[in-house]
Order: sequence, then structure tokens, then C-alpha cells
Amino acid sequence: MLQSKLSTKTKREAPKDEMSKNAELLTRGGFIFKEMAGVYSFLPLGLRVLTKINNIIREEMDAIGGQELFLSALQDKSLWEQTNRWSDEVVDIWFKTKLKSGSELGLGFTHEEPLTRIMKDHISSYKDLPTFVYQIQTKFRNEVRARSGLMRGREFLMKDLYSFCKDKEEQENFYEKAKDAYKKIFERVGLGEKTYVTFASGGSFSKYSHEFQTIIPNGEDEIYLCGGCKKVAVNKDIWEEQKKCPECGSELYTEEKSVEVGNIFNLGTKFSESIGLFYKDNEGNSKPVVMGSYGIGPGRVMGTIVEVMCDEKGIVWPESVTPFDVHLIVVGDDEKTKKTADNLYEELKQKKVDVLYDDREASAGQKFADSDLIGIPVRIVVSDKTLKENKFEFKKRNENKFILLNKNELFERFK
RNA sequence: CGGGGCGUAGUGUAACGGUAGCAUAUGUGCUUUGGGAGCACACAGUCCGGGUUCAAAUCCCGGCGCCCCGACCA
Repeated sequence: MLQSKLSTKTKREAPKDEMSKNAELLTRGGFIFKEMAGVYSFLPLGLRVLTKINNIIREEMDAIGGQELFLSALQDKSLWEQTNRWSDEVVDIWFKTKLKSGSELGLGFTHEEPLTRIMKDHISSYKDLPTFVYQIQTKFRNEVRARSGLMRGREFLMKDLYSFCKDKEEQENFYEKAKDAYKKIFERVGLGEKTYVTFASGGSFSKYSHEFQTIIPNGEDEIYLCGGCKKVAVNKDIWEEQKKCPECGSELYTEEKSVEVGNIFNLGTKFSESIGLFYKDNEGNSKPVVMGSYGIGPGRVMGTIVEVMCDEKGIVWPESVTPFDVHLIVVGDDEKTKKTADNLYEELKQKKVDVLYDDREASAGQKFADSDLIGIPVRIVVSDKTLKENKFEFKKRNENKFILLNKNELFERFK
């Protein structure tokens, strides 16, 4: 991609209406655009990151047997009345609208109800179970207070997986698999070190549900870390009743601000019984399907990555979700230098390296500043200076020093 | 929903009730080219609706919008 052709530009100044790091840097870099409070559009650079996050999630969901589907955003009122979740007194975050005929509709804030109804068409025997489906889809929640950029919006992307099992044992077995898949996802997107499996309230037949909480300075949640196994945490909500680590029994000692990047729930038979999703066991008895739900907000994950991985100059993307693999910069207006950079760009593309090539007629300083802001993990500089030694400058975004490499050494890095 | 702050060119900021200024971005020309280059010229603005006043960006009322703290967050 030629940067001179990129549809977006960077901004020198931080937007005055954004305080959070993620919103500030993503806006300045041209990744996102705020339409209104809590509602963001994703621009080409932002979509590249989001797509990579989504694909990592897809791979891990597919690996545990998930099958992707895509449900509608418009929701049928009568269906939600069956579970008593239509009323504004029960669910106060609905966005509701009407058909021309006057019938009420809602914009989905979650999808247990519609999916349970769909599965009534497809599950009737124990032989149909277990089955696992997921989607990456837009959710609408009329939050009283949107905040912190991508961290809490009114319209946002969610990956939601739903499990349908014969019994509690089968459900709990899958629940553990999902928990492991989630750990892998957060490791792969670069949040592994700061993300804790966190015990929280809820779950229909187990004592806890689990949240995945990433420690960030301005997080809206608070968790207590375990001093023993140092791998799990407890949500502040259940701190009073759970003062020791549920995993190893050690004291919980550090209180940290965090953001909930994922959660997993045992739903039991609440939805299957309300909506009528039953199956016949091998003795012909009718039984309700046991369900679970598993959520991750890809946009929130993107914001969290920025919060965790940035410095005073800009974003520092992990390789797994970066919009481009390499930022190639040409410095100087010597014809030969430009030609060399053009050639390098073509050669890298041929080697399937995803390159953003800053071919603009701009000063070196501006190119470096933009490069630091956009945060691509590897920068290659071609300049009159380095070409005198027949070398290229190779620098990682998260390191201060660069090294000089000749072309062969450079390509060694992209095998 | 309670509390606080704010709304001025595309963006970021100034202006006691009395000529709306600066920076940046953009355009043109010339000069520059390793950390957001220089000069010149040009383009471009007071959220909306009322009110007070000779005069309102400024004061008052209402609305809309944005941020932050808290409450809330299956």
C-alpha cells in the first residue's frame, strides 16, 4: 500500500473531546472516526487491525468446534417476551424502533433468544448434541454513559459463541475448552501477560462465571490478583464473599484497575426452557438443552491493546494484529534513492510481506512522527545516507536503536 | 440518573460586553530534505433558539452536543 494513496491522514493534535489513550491515538492515526458518543466507524487502517483480531478469534473458535453464523440485528418483540427480557423495566438498554405498521422491534443487545429459537429447528435428539455456533456481529446497547473511546460504546462488535449440550457435564467440559481457547486468543493478540482469568458472580449452576480482565491504568473494573498462583483474580463484586483465591486458596492481595475483554457463562436451561428447546435422550425422555455463552468484544480488545501498548509517540502494535507488517520509508529526493525504495517495496510485496510504503513528498521528520504514531512494528528506512554503504536501516517500533542491513540480511528477516 | 467541566475556521487554542487573533492543516509559488522544515500570498470560524444591551464569542434563559467522576453495566 502506498501511503500517498491511503484514504486517511494523521492528525498532529489530540482531539479535544477524547481523553482516553485508545481514542486519542486511534483517532490521530486515522484508524477510527467518532460519529457520536459511544459510536465509532472503522477506517481502512482500523479495519485491518480489527480483521486480524477477528480472524484470530475465528481460528480459536473453529479449533474447539465452533461454527460461524450471522444473526440479524433487528429483533422480534414476541420472542423476547417469552424470556421476560423485552420490558424496559427488566432490560434498560434496548434501542427500540417500529415498523411502518406500528409493530415494535428491538436492536439486538445479545442473541440468546433468537439463536435458541433457531436451534429448535435443528436440535431434536441427543444425537444432535453438543453443537457450538458463534458470530462476530454488531450489538446495540443504550448505555447511560458511553465512555473511554472503544472501551464502552453504544454500538459495538461482539463475538458471541453459544454452546448447546445434553447435560451439565458435557456443558462444563466445553466451558473449560472455551476458557483455554480464550487464554490463547488473549495471548495471541498480545494481551497475555496482563490478562487474568477472573472469578465473577453468575452462572446458572456453577458458583462462578469467568471474566477475562486486562489490567490497564484507567480500567472501569477492579479485580484482586492472587498472590499464590498469580494467574487468576477475583472481581471486586464478589470480593466480600470470596477473600481467598478460588483456584489455589492463597490470599488475594493486589487491587488493580482492569477492563473486561471477555467473559464465559454457564446459562443452564434458562433459555431452552423458556423458548422450548428440548431434545429426546436415548430413552425417549424429553429434556431441556443445557446452554452456555461466551463473549469477546473485538473493538474493545483493539482499544485495550492500544492502552497497554503505546508510548508518548504513539501506538506499538503487536505483530499479530498490526495493520501492516512493515513501514517502509524513503528519505531524501535523490532519484536513485527513490528508485531503490520503489524496488524494495515491490520485492517485499512479492515475498508476501504486507508493506505500507511512505512514498509521500514529506519531510523525514514528518514521516518518522507518523510512523511512530501509526505503530507498525517494523520500520525500514531507505535514504541517501544509508545507500552510500549499500545498506538499509531496520528498526523495531518497540526498540530505540536501529541496525544497518544489506539487502540479503534484510530479506533474511522476512522468511 | 446525580455531580463537575466544556462548545470559537478542517484540527488545536486566544480574545475585559466594544476591530474575532494565533498555530496547524489545505491551495499556489520558491527554497528545503534524518525527527512533525522556511518565506510569501490565499482560503476558512463564534453549536442552535430566545432574551438583556447602543453593542454579545463574552451576560441571562432554554435546547442540542461532547468529556470526566460517581451510580449503573444479562
